[in-house]
Amino acid sequence: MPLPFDPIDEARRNWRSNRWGGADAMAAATSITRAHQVLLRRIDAALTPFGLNFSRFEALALLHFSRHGSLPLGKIGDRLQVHPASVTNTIDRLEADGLVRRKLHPSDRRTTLAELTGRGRATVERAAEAMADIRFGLEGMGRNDLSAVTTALTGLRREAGDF
Amino acid sequence: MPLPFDPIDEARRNWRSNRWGGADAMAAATSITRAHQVLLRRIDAALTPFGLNFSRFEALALLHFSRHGSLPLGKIGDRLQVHPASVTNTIDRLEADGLVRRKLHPSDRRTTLAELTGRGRATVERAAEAMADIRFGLEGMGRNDLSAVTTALTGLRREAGDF
DNA sequence: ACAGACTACTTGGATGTCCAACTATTTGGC
DNA sequence: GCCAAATAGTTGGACATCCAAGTAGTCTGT
Repeated sequence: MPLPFDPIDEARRNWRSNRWGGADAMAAATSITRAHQVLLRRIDAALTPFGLNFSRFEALALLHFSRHGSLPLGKIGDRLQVHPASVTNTIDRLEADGLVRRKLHPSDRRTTLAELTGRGRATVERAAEAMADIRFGLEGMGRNDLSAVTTALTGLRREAGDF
Repeated sequence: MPLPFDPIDEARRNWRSNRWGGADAMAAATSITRAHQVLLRRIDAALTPFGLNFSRFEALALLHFSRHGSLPLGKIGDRLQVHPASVTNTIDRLEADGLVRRKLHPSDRRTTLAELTGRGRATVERAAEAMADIRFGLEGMGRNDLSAVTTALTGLRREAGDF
């Protein structure tokens, strides 16, 4: 049941008529929030057949890109910008499904490596195809909009200290 | 510790060199995900002093904009695009804090109204100021980037059936 | 060589979101 | 009128995320 009007536009009008500041930032923030919600739902739905969610897929893809198919858990957290506890949880799940195995780091015994298994590698490749098929949930957006979003958000990510 | 490179750019390169499709969509989706994460953290931090999080703030703002300061829970869920169970939870919390009260709908006894209390109204007004002060976590983005994002995501929201 | 600071990961607890199932009420068709 | 279908909200369970605290191992300065 679509609303008969754009709820974010409506919110911006209300915001302004209340003399509240930052209406444009509000609209952008709300748009991002909503876009994220739509995206995540579509992506997770496409990954369900593989027993994955977006986080687990991202971790597998990262391992796939790495030279030896293995990375320290901490490095995974850095790259994906998630809390160490979340990495533990993600890898637990992947390990339970046999897509990844934990290994000791050869020289630093504090460090745990996550290593892709054969099944993990096969799974991530099929899942990546599925992601491409649904264009990561962004099928409704044209090439220009895609790059506009990516570009416009780069400044935010840099300013947040990502890189 | 910022990374010495843009992780999303890096991911796009890896994606392409693996001949995986949809690299641009991947970059946009990942950017949105990360932006959402940054945003939510900043917004929630700014709302903590008021005992609010973003969801609760949005609900209060919606009530504030409504004619009588009250709305059926279902309507709140429609507007904020969240599951009915989440609305129940959000309103529970606001009610426990005395910012909102539940009322029976005058003519439909299935329906519950959430109504802003005096404290709720005062709180949302102060919180809105705080949100404006941090520009909804988007301080790093210029006016042009803000409107670029909002515009580029409008198509996605429409296509997702929002309006 | 060793104490203290730091790093890597895990665990337990709190929160928030969704889904499925349930209760209560209203609406529509016959 | 009445029964089936639809609607509104709540509850319990599954999951994901974070934080704070704990354990184990490494590094640094003297």
